Amino acid sequence: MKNGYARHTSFHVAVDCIIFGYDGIHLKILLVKRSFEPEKGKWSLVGGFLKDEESLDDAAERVLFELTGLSDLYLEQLYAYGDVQRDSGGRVISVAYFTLINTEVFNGLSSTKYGGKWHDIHEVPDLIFDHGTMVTKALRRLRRRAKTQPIGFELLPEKFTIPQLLNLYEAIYDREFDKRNFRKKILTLNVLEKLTEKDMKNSRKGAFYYKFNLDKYNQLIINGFVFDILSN
Amino acid sequence: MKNGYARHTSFHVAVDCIIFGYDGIHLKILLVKRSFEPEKGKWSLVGGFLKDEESLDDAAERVLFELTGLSDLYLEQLYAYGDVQRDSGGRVISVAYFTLINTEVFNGLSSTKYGGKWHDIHEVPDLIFDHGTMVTKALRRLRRRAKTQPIGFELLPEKFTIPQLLNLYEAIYDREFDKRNFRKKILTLNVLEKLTEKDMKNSRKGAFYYKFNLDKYNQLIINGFVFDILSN
DNA sequence: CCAAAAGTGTTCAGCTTACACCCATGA
DNA sequence: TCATGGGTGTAAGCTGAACACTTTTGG
Repeated sequence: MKNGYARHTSFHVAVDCIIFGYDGIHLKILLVKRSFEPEKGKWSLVGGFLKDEESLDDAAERVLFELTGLSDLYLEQLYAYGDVQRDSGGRVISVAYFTLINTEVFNGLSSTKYGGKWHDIHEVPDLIFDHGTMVTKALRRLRRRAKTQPIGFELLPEKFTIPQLLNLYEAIYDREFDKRNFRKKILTLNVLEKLTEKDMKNSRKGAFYYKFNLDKYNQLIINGFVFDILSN
Repeated sequence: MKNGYARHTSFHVAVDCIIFGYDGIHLKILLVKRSFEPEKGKWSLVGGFLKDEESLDDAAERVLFELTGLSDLYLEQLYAYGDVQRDSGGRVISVAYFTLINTEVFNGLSSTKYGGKWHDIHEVPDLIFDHGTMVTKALRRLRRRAKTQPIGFELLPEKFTIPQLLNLYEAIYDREFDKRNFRKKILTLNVLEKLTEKDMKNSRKGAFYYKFNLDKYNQLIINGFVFDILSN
């Protein structure tokens, strides 16, 4: 494509991804050791430079695919970072994205070939540049989303039990919820489908599996519905 | 600054600003007729290219200052747009910002020397590129913000009456609110300071002026408070 | 039969909503 | 004195929050 704006300065543009995962107990993020200078060897978000013929979203998808082999993940743009001195290797505009990886896939990835490592959200090491800021913002965004959208389901396997879902919400918000109120609230939403099968791994009695019914959810959204778990 | 990333592609980066204003009756946005090709003469958001030694925020501030002569405006980053074909003049990554201009200043600007023109939010003309999408997103963001932050005050003069504030909220949300409940809710927040002076312009009885008390507001924020006007 | 997690209902408080009349003033 | 917008209070319904015991089953 010819570019009529050639007299203006050009900039390197990158994407950085905050990858949230859930191992069934704790909320985690996936970090890598940076493989090139500057700051080589330090912990970093997964990132990469934008290429000619790809959109920002494409770039984020590509970067995620290169690291994890996964596509079709939940992917949401977080914020664009553009401070002049934010990257000590040169001027780079970075657009941060966040994504969610569910437990099953998560376990397959526990040791990724690219040196990715999962870190508990409470034990995030010092990160290069402004990546720490990005993580903080991503966590806030995740909490906001989980309040009003069924985003939490992205972090769970297709079939999950109510206690598992409760546990996930407790991990995301780092607090406890009353299980009776939680169950009541989530079930009144009418977006969960109870299966006949039980999970017998976590208790003697067993807990019924549920799955998320996207059709019902979309129906609610169309009718101007707000999905509001929480408060209690 | 030397740049160790030189082997990667560079891109033009721009900022575009959605400028909301309030004339005392309607919610408006400020648009300009584009002064260069392509799409010269069409309605457009105010924008400009990012320069070497400025951050994205700096660029947005500069663009706003160049158009309006104003600085220290409320300014919030909205979203980064990066589709390959979004700009027919060449590949440009655009970071959108939105800002709010209060009535008094607004009136001084009704006819800006740069050909800016205020458009009622209900009568936004076709805009170039993806600017229409940006406006839609900005309006959603404004509505979200106005719910939980005292952002609406940015659109009013320093002294304002409760009926004026009500009117503004009705303009933002494009619906009516019950004036008794609105007054009750806003006053229980304890962030408004009643003045002894009355506005006699809009009624015979006159309406008391209030002003926003930022100290009280900050105090509430620190204590984990959520500013929630609305619902009714 | 016991340990351990799953599952279930009710009550109270506070907030949201709906709603109608009097007040002050300038013309 | 009257027209106009400003200002006020209350009752009903709903939602959120707190809270304790029974059920199931494998070991």
